[in-house]
Amino acid sequence: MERTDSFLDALNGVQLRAATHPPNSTLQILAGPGSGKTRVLTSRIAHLILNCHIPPAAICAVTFTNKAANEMRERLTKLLGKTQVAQLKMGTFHSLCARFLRKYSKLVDVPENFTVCDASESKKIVATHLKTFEKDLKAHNLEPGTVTSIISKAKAKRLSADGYLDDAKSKAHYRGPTGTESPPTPDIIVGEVYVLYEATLRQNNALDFDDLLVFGVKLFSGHHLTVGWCRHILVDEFQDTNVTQYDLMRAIANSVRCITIVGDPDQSIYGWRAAEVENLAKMKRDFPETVQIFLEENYRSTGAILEASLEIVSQDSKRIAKSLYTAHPDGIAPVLYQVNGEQEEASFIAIEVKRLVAQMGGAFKWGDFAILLRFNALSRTIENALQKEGIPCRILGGHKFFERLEVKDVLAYLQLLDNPAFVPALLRVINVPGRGIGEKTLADILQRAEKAQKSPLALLEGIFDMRVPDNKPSIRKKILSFIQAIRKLRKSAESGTGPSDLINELLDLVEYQDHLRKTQPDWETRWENVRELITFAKEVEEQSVRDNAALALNEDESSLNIEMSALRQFLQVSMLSSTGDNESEESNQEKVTITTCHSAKGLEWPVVIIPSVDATTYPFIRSEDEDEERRLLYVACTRAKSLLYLTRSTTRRVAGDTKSRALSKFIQTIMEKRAKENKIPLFIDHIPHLELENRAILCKVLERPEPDEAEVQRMVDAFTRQGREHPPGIPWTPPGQAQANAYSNWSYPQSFPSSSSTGDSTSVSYPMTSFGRPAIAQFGRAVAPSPSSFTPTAEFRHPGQGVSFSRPSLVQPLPTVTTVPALSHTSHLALAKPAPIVAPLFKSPFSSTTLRVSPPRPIKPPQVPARPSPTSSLSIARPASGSRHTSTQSIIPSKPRSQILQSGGNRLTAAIQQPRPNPSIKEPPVPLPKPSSSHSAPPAAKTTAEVTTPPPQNGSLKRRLGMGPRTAGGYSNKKFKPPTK
DNA sequence: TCCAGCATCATTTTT
DNA sequence: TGATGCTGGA
Ligand SMILES: Nc1ncnc2c1ncn2[C@@H]1O[C@H](COP(=O)(O)OP(=O)(O)OP(=O)(O)O)[C@@H](O)[C@H]1O
Repeated sequence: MERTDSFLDALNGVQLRAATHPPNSTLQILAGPGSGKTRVLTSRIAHLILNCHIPPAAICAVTFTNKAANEMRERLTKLLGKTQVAQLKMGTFHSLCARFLRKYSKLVDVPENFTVCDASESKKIVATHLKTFEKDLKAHNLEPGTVTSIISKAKAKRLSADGYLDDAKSKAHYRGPTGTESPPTPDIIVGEVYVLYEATLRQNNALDFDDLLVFGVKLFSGHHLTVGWCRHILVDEFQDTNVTQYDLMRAIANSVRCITIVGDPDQSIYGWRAAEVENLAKMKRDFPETVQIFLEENYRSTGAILEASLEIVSQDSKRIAKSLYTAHPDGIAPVLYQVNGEQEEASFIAIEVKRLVAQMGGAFKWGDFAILLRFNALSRTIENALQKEGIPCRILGGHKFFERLEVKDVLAYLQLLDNPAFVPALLRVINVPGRGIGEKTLADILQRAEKAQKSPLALLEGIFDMRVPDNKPSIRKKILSFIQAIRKLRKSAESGTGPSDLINELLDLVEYQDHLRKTQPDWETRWENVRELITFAKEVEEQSVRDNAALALNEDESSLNIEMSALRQFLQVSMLSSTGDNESEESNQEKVTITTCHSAKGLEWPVVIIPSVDATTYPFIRSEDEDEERRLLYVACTRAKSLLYLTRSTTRRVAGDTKSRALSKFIQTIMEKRAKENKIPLFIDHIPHLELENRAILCKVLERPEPDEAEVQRMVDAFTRQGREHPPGIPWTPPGQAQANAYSNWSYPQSFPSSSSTGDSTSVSYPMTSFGRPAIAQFGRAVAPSPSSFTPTAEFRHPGQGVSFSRPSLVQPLPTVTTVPALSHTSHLALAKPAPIVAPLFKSPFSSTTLRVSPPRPIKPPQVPARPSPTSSLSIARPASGSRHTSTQSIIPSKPRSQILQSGGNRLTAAIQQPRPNPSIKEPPVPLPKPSSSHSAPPAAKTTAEVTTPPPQNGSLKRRLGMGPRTAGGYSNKKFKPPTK
């Protein structure tokens, strides 16, 4: 390291060491979620360039998604400036390969105008070939989707079609007697289809997603000159790379052997796609000089969120224990909110989001919330609920927009211009708009083309030119307009017309709008999608002009600034990008994000909500790898900075009647474990109160200014006026206990009191706050409990299991009334003992030969000074998981009650452990802030309008997301037909 | 060739 | 519940 720059100042000791590790080496940075891996990677790139004077063009940075690449590019631009950043070889493995393959296509025998074949086209090709094996198929139940994914996995492992087939055959031989005519094994069929599929792709001059990598390896390992530029390669999310990607990395780093990877085995969630965590070990074997650095301080989440997350992932028996801790306060306990009914679950989410925004008095915006789903289809009810509450949302990830029928139609025309051999495109558009060409005619054409060894399009052009005889029922008349259109467009494209203008021309030529109007009931929306595609095309054109401008100054041999037609560039980007890749638009910051757990990887939000945490979803019922599912939930939970909610419905509706559904075992297990150990539950079962002190903590963790009290009041008033009530929550109870009676026997003092003793779990007869929840003290978790405050004495018999438990006798006697303001370090400083700083365990989690870097400095001053009190006095360092003696603190707030009540506005008292609620507390002693008289008679309409007005989702959003009124996941609704064709 | 209507099935994750 | 696939008639 030659000098320290400001961007290095933002790193802690270990991070700094990782970022400035000597460039001529191989380095693994292994660390848990939120430990700053991405930040380190970014800083390291800047360091390599600014301090080690490695030219940016000599650096290859690989990210997992385009979105991640864009974000990194943005951050680096601030440090390095546009010109430097533009020279970096940065992107996903796929996009990098695609760019290099364009440049060096000839070296690997690929025509430079190859088309990237998307997944659905791949599947169609596979399906066609599968049909050949129909007879055998019945026995084996092989579906196109399955076969496609097998082929994809084979490619990810660099197993060629011939190799696969040979393997399958030799295995079959092994099993069956030789020479007999035994039916082919499923493996052999897959192998045969694989061979045919490959042949088809080559014939069509197409590469599928996996081919980009396979051919990339071929290119880089066979032609060293193509990677001569590389002086350092950095790979993010390394735990989710597959064999082919590993080989790519090695090939690119071939001569220099300078590699930096970052990853976290606990976050490997793409095993289903043939990702290999093993690559970590493999790299150590291949590069024995590899140094490992571990980051163990989490900067993202509160202690409570981190603890619950670690508890989840620790259930994996094969996992190597690791240390991860945070200096943040414990904060508010994660919430497990269970309701009866999926609609109710969705509406709970919507209402709670609204409540939080109101109670935080503007410190939270819609953009601070993320709803993370196991699969896209779950978004439906939630979107509806959000819409009903007037909450704007956006759906992130996926390829939905480009899967729309109308978008695919247009793209197919363009693909055909660029690559006339690409049959899938021809098949899609030859009868769009309807030209009376059906299956029969088409089959005929294909067959003739096959015989003539020509592409079908070439054949059609031959017929058009009357160089080739027409068919019996003339096709020439039918294809007349089609060929004319294609030729016209081709001419335009050749003369340099950009994609957006080409699309416009195309729309005119084939009267596409008319076609939509005639064939689609929702043609208007679809037409808007087409317009949106034009906008997208324009953006791509402009972007590439900018890129070229930035690169023009520094022309070098290795530049990826290759001459690629704008059309080709546009098509490539369309195939490789997904929604929200480069959306830094302001408007999207103001929307609740809905996305899958998978696409949430690497991202973070102040508030994360994970719906459907039930037994059929986590682990997903059809998944093969339970541990991976658990990790997925872990990844999802660790996206949260300050608040985490898990929700689920106790029932689901299946074909009319309702069936009950259990809680996810990942959660059930740890809840039971905690109950047995008599520790504070990791999840609370009611909504947290956000009075003054909790707000302060949230703001501190998020490094935001605290909201103005008057504003809080105003927003809460407005919310209250809407009268939105949360659907009643069903408390979690240990097994063997009747739900409703749970708390008459089971006494977690901090638990939500039983709803009633009647046994009817749905009738909540508790004093309700305006928020529809009983007023309950939020138990503090912030103060590191000093072991001495924990006095395990009282024996407690668990009625369901007849097991004895020792229960901490915290607040005697039970039933208890507790008055504890939630988790404020600041308020407790006077009372709480200085928290013991527990050094993290420094067992090497990964390998004994590992270089271990000294324990992290636990404290870093916040970048935005939030409060005068230094973080140090607030921080707790503690070992990551378990082992913490928990006890509800018996600390009584130091402030007089009235003061607290005034300041927070919420009632802080009353957690009652009685079979029946005490009538005397039916009315909360201190009501929630009501529309106070001082504010009374405001232009109510206005205020309410501000919060309630459901800004009707505008078309643009829907379009971008590829949704109509209905949504992602599956195009429901008669109006929205799937883009099938 | 196209479309309406009926039967069936079953809810994954993505570059 | 809602989407997808198949069939038979125009
Ligand atoms: N030294 C630091 N000081 C303050 N904040 C930090 C520091 N390092 C990282 N952070 C913050 O912590 C958060 C997580 O960082 P980052 O996304 O880089 O972590 P990560 O290890 O990549 O996480 P994940 O594995 O979950 O993707 C970010 O908000 C980042 O700004």
